[in-house]
Parts: sequence; structure tokens; C-alpha cells
Amino acid sequence: MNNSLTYEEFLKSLNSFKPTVNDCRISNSLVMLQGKWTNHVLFELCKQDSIRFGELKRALPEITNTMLTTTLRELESYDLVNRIQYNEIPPHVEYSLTEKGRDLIPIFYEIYKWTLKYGK
Amino acid sequence: MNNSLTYEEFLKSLNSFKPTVNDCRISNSLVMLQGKWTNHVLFELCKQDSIRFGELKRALPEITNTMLTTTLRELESYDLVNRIQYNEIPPHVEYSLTEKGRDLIPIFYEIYKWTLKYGK
DNA sequence: CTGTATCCCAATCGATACTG
DNA sequence: CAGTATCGATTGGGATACAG
Repeated sequence: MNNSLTYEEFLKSLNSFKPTVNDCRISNSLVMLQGKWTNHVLFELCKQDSIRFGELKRALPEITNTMLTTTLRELESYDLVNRIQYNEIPPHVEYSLTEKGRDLIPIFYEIYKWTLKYGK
Repeated sequence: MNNSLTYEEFLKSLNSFKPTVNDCRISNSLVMLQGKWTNHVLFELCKQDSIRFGELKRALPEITNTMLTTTLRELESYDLVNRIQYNEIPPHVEYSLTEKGRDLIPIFYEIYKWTLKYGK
């Protein structure tokens, strides 16, 4: 059932993918990456096993508290990111990629290669 | 210069990628796919060598004229799509992927595999 | 057939101030 | 430390009508 096509098979069967929007699960996946900050945050999370809210904020100096929180909550809702809260003094929170999130890395790798070829 | 890293090398060097937004060329690439209709249109264009405006419209019944035009113009501006106009009676226009656009297909393939594993 | 022009609405983004 | 609340600004998307 879950046998994936090889790249060659994928190319040949492209036109058998349903054209209508609702049936296009591939495009639906991209919706998860559509937020302005989504991929920046995901990419930071790729870099280390876990990272704190404040570290993320320093890594992305242009993001606001509101947007960082909103983005992280969205990624949690997609089950791409884990949030672990430590109720110590001072309290802190660690964010990390789930397995589902880490499995996005091969996509980033293809984007990396494309960018190397065409990026400005 | 343009030697790309292997996937293993890519993984190891992830944390050497610059964290700041402006330096993150990978994330900049994703901006091109951020429009609500962008990836749907690109995906339709992957399926055949060239396609007419009206065919695209029928393939994506929920898109409006305005958004289809806007999206195509945006893709043209990124040099992902060619537009060829035939001044016959009746006039028609053919859209096709550029080489740069076709080189996005490996990215779609990775998204396809990810979707197969995790898509709802 | 392949678009534009116009107008409106909704969602997103951001700045600032404040809190458990 | 890691957020939330509020409000205003900006952007993007959509409906409709019309044009080359």
C-alpha cells in the first residue's frame, strides 16, 4: 500500500495525479510550509536536537514574540514539533522536531541543491 | 564552487548555515512556493509539456481568473514558467515550465514521499 | 480566448504593553 | 523565561464586471 514510486515511476505517473485541489495531497503538504516564518523556524530546529524559546528568538532576530509563538503552535498542531515545559525556577521550554518533522529534512536537502543551482 | 554536499555532509553541516533570515537562501527559495495557488499551478504544469490558460482553469476549478493570472505572472517573474502567445483567431496562450521550473520536480518527489508516509 | 480593473473582505503581521 | 492581549496596519484573496 505505502510503496512509494521510484523517481522514474513518479515522473511517468505525474499526470495521473488528481487535478482538483482537494485531492492533491502533495499540495496540501505544502500548506504546512506556507507561513512567513514556518520554514525559518523549522530550519533552525533542524540544526540541533532541541532549542529554547529565547534561543530561537535570538537566531531569528526579526521575528516578534507573537509570530514565534503562533508559528510554534501551528507546527505543534501539525505534529512537526514537540514542546516540553520544565517547571523549574526559572521555568523554561524546549522545542524539538518530531520524527515527522525530521523527515522533512530530505525535502530541505532538495531545496538546498536547487538553491545552489539557481539561488541568486 | 557549485559542488553540492552529499546528504550526509548536508546533515553534518546544517548548523553552519547562517541563522539570520536574510542569509538563509534556502528559506528564500520557499518564498516562491508560498502563494496559495502557486504549487497547485506548478504541479499542473509538471504534468504536461505545455498547457493553455483555459485548461489550467478547468484543472483548478476553484481558482479565479484573477488569481490564476496573478500566480502565473509571479511564476514568470521567478523564471519558472514560459508564456507563449499565439496571435491567431481565436488567440491562445501556452504555458510551460522553464528548465529552472522543471528542476523543482525532485523537490515535489520528496514531498510526495513524505506525504505518502504522513499525509492524512 | 485570455485576460484587467475595481472594490471589498478576511487573514496575517507587527508593535507595544503586560503576566504566570 | 516564555509567553498573552490588544489593537492597528498591511497584505492577499475573491467576486464581479468588463476588454483586447
